[in-house]
Amino acid sequence: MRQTSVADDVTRAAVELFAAQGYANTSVQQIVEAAGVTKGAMYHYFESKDDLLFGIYDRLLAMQKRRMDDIVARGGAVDDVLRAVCIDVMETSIASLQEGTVFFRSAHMLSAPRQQEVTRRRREYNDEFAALLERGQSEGLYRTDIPRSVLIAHFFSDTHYLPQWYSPEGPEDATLVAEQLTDLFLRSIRA
Amino acid sequence: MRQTSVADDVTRAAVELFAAQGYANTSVQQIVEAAGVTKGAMYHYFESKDDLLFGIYDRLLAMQKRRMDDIVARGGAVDDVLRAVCIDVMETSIASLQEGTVFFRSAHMLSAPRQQEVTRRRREYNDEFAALLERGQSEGLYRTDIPRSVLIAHFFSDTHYLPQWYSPEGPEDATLVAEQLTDLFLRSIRA
DNA sequence: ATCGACATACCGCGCGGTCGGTCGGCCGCG
DNA sequence: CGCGGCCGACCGACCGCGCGGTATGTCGAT
Repeated sequence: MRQTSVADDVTRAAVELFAAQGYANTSVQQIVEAAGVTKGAMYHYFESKDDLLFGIYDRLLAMQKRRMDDIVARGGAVDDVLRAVCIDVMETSIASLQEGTVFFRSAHMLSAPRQQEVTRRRREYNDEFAALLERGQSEGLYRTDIPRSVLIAHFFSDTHYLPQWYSPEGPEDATLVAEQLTDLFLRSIRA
Repeated sequence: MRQTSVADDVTRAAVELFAAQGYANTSVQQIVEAAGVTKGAMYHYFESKDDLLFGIYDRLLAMQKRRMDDIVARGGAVDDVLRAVCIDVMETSIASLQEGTVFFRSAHMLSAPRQQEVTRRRREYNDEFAALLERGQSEGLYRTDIPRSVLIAHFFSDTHYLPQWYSPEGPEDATLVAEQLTDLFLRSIRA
């Protein structure tokens, strides 16, 4: 029993179609047909196609932020916290492959103000991660001979690339891959 | 003195515009205006907008393949060859930031047969890299406790992500960053 | 005379978005 | 309890625009 299944159904269909054929190649007509609703119903809940796309970004960003906040709030040794954060973001990236595909491919299709909003929230997320790294560096755990921005980019590159190669049907287990990628990252930044 | 500057001018303008606003958001009209030619001239050299996009892929793929072939052909110790390959692909990725942006963002806008062609050639490239890794593993240089496909994905993730964060106007030197990213990768895969 | 290299006006299509209308349920009132 | 009216949820035919692509013409070189 959903409150309004229409908005959810439409969003789900949109994620699938955007991931499969791209935002620009997907017509609103296709989306509403896939969701089993009409155009009128969709435009009752969303202001525009752009609005629909932004909703996908909003949900993903909110979830990731919340998860990182939770882990950091639990506290503990920097090394443990960082490891937990890395594994978690890898796992959730794997769990949201379609959303990830849309996220990294269609950002430039958003209206300018919404692009800025997305950028702003991604920067927040980035800064929280950077702070963690910095703490580790000041404790002498992580190397300082490479700019922190490069270390951060090196990490996020893996989460970005996941939708491009990881297949749920493939042989690799999600949790295992998350641990392996985290291990590769942490080993490379150790002092 | 170019043979036909028109095709080159159009391609250059297309790369810039596609990178800045995306393939779907860029009209043929915009491209020809930016290139200082007319639509008729463009359609004299290109069959379609899709053709134009594929040209970008074709050039980039051909260049990367050739460069890797050259380095591998020069021979030497596996470790040196792999390091040289990594640094070179990082450097050329930085030198082709705009092409890279288009490459990773607009693949799904190509017609189906051309997508397959791109996939095929990327796989060739991938396999050549994998062979190098495998040689290193059989010599005991690189770890084998993580699937090779994960190691490869971990490497290519950096080249994919570069257009998203690296700025030529930024403080980081291109060659230096290429070396740093290569160093991070090689350290993480060492046995 | 021929032909390649363009120029330009034009076309049809498919898109995102709209708008007048329908319908069911619920609330106040007598 | 019945009834009028109102409102939110939804329908679907329709619109205008901008797009990719084309057809016909021009012109200079060979």
